[in-house]
Amino acid sequence: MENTEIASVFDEIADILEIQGENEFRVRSYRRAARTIRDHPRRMEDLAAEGQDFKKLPGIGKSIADHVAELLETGKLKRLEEVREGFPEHLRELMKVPGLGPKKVKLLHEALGLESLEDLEKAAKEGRIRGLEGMGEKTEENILEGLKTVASGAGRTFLKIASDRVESLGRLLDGLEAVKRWTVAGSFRRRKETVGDLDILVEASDREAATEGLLAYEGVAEVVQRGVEKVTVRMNTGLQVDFRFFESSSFGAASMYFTGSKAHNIRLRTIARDRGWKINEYGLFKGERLLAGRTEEAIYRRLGLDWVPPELREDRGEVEAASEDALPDLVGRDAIRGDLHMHTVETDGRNTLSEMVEAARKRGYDYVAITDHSKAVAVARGMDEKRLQKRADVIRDLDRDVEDIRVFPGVEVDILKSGRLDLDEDLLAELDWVTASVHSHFDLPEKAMTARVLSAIESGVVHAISHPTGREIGKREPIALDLDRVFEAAAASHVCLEINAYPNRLDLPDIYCKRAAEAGVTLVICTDAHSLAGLSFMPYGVDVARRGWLERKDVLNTRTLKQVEKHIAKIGR
DNA sequence: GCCGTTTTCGGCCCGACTGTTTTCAGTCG
Repeated sequence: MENTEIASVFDEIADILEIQGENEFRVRSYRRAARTIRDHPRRMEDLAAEGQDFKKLPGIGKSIADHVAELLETGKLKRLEEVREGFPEHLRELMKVPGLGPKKVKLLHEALGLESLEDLEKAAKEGRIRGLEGMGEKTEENILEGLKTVASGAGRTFLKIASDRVESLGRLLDGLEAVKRWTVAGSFRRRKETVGDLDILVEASDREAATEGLLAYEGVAEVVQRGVEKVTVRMNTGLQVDFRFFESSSFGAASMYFTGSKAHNIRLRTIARDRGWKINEYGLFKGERLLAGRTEEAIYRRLGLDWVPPELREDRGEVEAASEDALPDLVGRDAIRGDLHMHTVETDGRNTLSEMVEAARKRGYDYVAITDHSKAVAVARGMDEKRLQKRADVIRDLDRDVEDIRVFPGVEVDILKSGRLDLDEDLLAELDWVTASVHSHFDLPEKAMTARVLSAIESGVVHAISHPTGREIGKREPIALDLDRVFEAAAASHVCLEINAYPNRLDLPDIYCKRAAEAGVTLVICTDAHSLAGLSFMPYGVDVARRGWLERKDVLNTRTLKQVEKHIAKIGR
């Protein structure tokens, strides 16, 4: 059983208990445990096999540890069946409607017998909700609006899409006279792979004028709320944007507070509370007295912590590290010296070899690898041996002609269902950079899939494994892999694992990066560009690496050409 | 339900906005 499945069981229990009005702290415990398990880089199943104690995990005590064990052993959980008893199957879904929380859902269920989103819509349209305590006409309208939001599937937005929006909003904000300073906080600043909304902090000389300016932005579809401190709008894309106003004396506190994550903030507040202080979005306070607030650094310092890079603020050990002066020196965007995975018109790329190389050279890269597809990827017109050989010669010729950049002849070779590579290994051995990928038979069971990938790693002709889990965010689940064995084998064979920077892949995902590096794996961040524009995805790959605690030394393509060639030379039969 | 370098019991993060009230509960982040 996968961690996500276990986590969703606890989330369901939390939802049901919450609607039933159970003790909120108990509810919170289930949610915390769900999060711990969902974010854990190793499977509970594997920890159990090693005899590890779940109770050592944060937020997991005797009761939930027993639940996890029961789920792993039987695939079921009595506790879940108990709480489900007599509870309408779809009632939880009502909580997805913005504005509806557990209390209102409970009331709607008890007073009107609602059990599903369909029931809710009908009741709202028929005006049956307005009579209930604390609910009026406006509530009904909001519910109908909220139902549209739910139906539109306006879930999370890819970081890349959000970045484009921020860029556009930034131009507006920069042009508003009433805006003195602005910054984006939230999961966007933490560089999460997807964001739920945008949190933009604004220091304004005139809030009213600034608000008027913001609301004139062409992308605004709806003003959700408008107050003195906060303005919330929904964009025509469905993305929600919160603008919050702050004075410069509390701007640091605000950026800290709204960057989160929630779990990180709770840790900080707990530290403050233990010292008899209070921390909120306006600052760190001792009674009424402001101890710090203007900058994040000052607040962390007063709490006895080093400043924590936003990407690490997930309560995954960064608070402890910050208190021991042990935070990693994260790899920077400007540390990248080359890109080792890209396509050209030879297969499914949109630009020619020379166009891609020239664009890479302009980016200041010292080296690139050209890695078009192998024949198994028929839709991409993948290359057979003959074409690849010719192609490699063309690339070598270009490499001789072009200055300031080394061009490695390479290939993205498919790992076939059997684990064999899609091209002759003698030919592959002649190439400078071979990255191997799973592009088919995504549903093999774990044992077979792991053997398949291990076979590629141990082939002696492969330098890297591309997009190791194969997941596509919100679309395709990761393949079933024993990642620990993959890490171990990759480390032993000096085979790199890729962090694919494609905005909907971002694979290897952040939670596994740290563990891979600890296992001795060298990672390589690549764009998998299929066009000139695709080369610009690199920063999103670096974001993943940073969220995965990686330092410069952990990433191959931060190294000099010489060092990379030395690493490449380690692969060979 | 979890947690503990004052605690095995009694806490558990904090504030803004909305819609309903007429002083506040619910929701959200």
